[in-house]
Amino acid sequence: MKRIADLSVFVSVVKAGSLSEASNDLGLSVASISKYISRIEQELGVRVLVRNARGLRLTSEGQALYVRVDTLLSQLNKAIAYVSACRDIPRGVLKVSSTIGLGRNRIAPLVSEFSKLYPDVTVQLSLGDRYVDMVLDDVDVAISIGAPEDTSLVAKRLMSNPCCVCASPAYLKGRKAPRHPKDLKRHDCLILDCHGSFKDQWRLEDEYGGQHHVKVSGNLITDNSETLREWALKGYGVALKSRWDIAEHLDRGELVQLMPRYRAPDLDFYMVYAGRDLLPAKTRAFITFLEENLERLKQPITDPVKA
Amino acid sequence: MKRIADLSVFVSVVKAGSLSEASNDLGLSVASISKYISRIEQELGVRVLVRNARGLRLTSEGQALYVRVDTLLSQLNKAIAYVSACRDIPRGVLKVSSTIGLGRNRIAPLVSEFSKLYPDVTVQLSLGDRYVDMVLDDVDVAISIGAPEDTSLVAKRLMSNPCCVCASPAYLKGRKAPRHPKDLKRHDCLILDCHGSFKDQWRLEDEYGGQHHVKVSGNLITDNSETLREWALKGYGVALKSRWDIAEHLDRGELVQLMPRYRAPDLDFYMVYAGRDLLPAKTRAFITFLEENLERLKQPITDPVKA
DNA sequence: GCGCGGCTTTGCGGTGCTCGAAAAGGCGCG
DNA sequence: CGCGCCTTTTCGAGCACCGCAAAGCCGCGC
Repeated sequence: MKRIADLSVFVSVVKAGSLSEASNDLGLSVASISKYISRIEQELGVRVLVRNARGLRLTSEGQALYVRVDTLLSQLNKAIAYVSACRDIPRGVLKVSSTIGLGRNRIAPLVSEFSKLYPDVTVQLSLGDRYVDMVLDDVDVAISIGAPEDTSLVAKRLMSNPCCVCASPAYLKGRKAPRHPKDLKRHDCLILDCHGSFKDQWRLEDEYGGQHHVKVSGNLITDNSETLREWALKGYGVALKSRWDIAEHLDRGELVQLMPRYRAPDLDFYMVYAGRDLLPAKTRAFITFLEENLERLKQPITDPVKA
Repeated sequence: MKRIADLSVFVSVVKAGSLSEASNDLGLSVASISKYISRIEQELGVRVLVRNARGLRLTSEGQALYVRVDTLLSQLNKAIAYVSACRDIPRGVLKVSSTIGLGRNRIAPLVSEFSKLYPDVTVQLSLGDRYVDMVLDDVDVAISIGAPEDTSLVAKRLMSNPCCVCASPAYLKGRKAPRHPKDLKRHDCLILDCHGSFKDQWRLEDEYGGQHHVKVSGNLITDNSETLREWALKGYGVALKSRWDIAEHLDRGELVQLMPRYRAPDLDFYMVYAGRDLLPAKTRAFITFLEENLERLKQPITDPVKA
C-alpha cells in the first residue's frame, strides 16, 4: 500500500455510496475511482467492495478496513495540516542563539517583546560565544559575529561592529603603550577562542590602507567575550574588542583605546538562518521583527547588571 | 500529500539518522530518498529535515510531524496487514444464507462443525426461501435452488434435486387423482412465491421427452417451502416439491406422488458466491468444507423437529 | 595544502503508472 | 426492447518515479 490516496478514495466511496457520487466529491473520473478500488483489492488480495450495476456493498473485510482507516486517515491529515500550517501561522518553538554580549543586552529584551506579539511561539534563547552549527545544533536563527562559511545558510548583516585594541590603565601603568602593531608582540594579549580556533592573528590597517598582521601571544584564552572584557578591565592584558562591547568602559576611562590610527577589521553582527525557502512562519516573523527593530539594537550597550 | 511512502520514508530516515543509512534499510537509492524528503517539504511548505554533509537534524516542525505520523503509520500498516491477512487466514464474520429446508437439516449442522474447525470465524447463517441478492444483501455464500442469472457470481451445483407432483391422501380422498398434466387445471395447486415471481407454470416431461406446460392455479401462495409442505400434508392441495424435501413423507405414505411418469425439471441446489478471485480465506474454507462434505448433504432429509 | 571519502543534491533517460475519454457490458424500468 | 444508470475495460498521452552518474560540500589525514 503505497498511496494514501487509494485509501482516501476508498473511504470517500464508502461515504458517498457509489463510485459516481464519489466522482463528484473527489473531482476524479469514475474510471479512475474504479481503478483505485481495484488496486486496493489487488494489493490486499481481498475484495472490499462488492459492486455491480445495482449498488455497492462493503464486505466484512471492507468494513474492517473502513472503520480502522477512516479515523487514521483523518488524524493523518490533521497532522499534516498542522505541520503544513506552520508555513503560515507562527507557532511552535523558535530557537535563537546569540553571542553573549548582544544577547543579554539587546536580543533578550526584543525576544520577550516578540514573544508577546506571538503568543503561540515559544522562544528558546541560548547565549554563547562558541561556534554554533546550524545543522547539528538546534537553532532556527543565530546572531553571530561574522558570517559563517556554510553556503547553505543565509547571513544578513545586522549592524557594523568596529573593533579596537584596548587595555586598562592599570595594565598600561609602568608599560610602554604600543604605538605600532609590531609592538603588540611584546605585550600580554588576551586571546579569544572563537569557533574552536584561537584568534591570535590580529590584522590592523593603518591610515593609508596598509595591512599589518601580527601573531600575538598571551597566557589567557577564553571563548567567552565577556570574560575577555573582564580580564581587560582587570589589567590582565591587551584585548581586541568590538567598540560596541566596551563603549561604556571607554567613556568612563576604564579602558583606553590603543593605536587609534590602526583599525582592526570590523566583526559585524550577522543574523544567520537556514535558507530562504521553506522557512516556517515563526522564523520569518522573528527575522522581520529583528529587521524592523534594528535601530534599537544599535544603541550603545549598557550593562544591565550595573544599570 | 498523496503517498504513504513519502511519510514512511521520512520516518525511516529519521530513525536511521541519515539518508544513506535509510537507503540500506529501505532498498532505495539515496537519490530517491533525497527526492522523497524534498517532495515532502515542497508539499508541506516547511523544512522538516535540515541536512548537509555533516548530518541531519529534525526541525521542530519535522519533530512534530515525526511524532504524530510515526504511530499513525504503524497503526495504518497494522490495519492494512489485518485486512490483507484475511486473504490467507480464515477469520471474521462469514455470512451464509440457505433455503430453509436444506438449511435447517443439513447446512446448520455442517456450519456448527465448520465453526469448530475455524474458531476465528463467526458464521452467521440466515435461512429463507426468498431471493437473496448477493450484492445488496450481506451474504458471502448462498445455498439456493437454481443458479442465479447474475454473471458476476459463481454457482456450483451441490446436488441434484429432482421434483415431483404430490398430494396427501386426505386431499385425494373423494377427488380423482390427476393422470395427465392438464388434469392439474382442475385441482387446487399450492404455489411457491419464488424470488418474487409466482411459480405457477409447471413443466412436466413425459416418458418420451414430450414437454407439458401447465399454468396451475390455487388460493394458497407462500414463499416458504416448508409451509408449502405443511399445506400439502394437511391436504390443502397439490404441490410441486423436491423429492429430497418430502422423502420421509413419501416413505410414510403421508404424501403420495402423482403422475410418476411425468417428471418435473430438477431444481438443483447451488452454492453461490461472488467471484473466484479475491475471496477471503474464510469463504474459501467454507466452500471447500462444503464440497468435502457433499455426501452428507445428500442423505435424505429427516426433520430434526421430529427426530 | 590537497586529495580522499562520506554525505547530499542534481541532471538524465527509461520504465511504468495514472489520468480522462470513450466504448462496452449489466441491470432495472417503462 | 430501448433507455438510463451504473460499473468496468481499453487506449493513448503525459507525468512521476526510479537508479545511475556527476557534482557540490565538508571534514579528515597525509
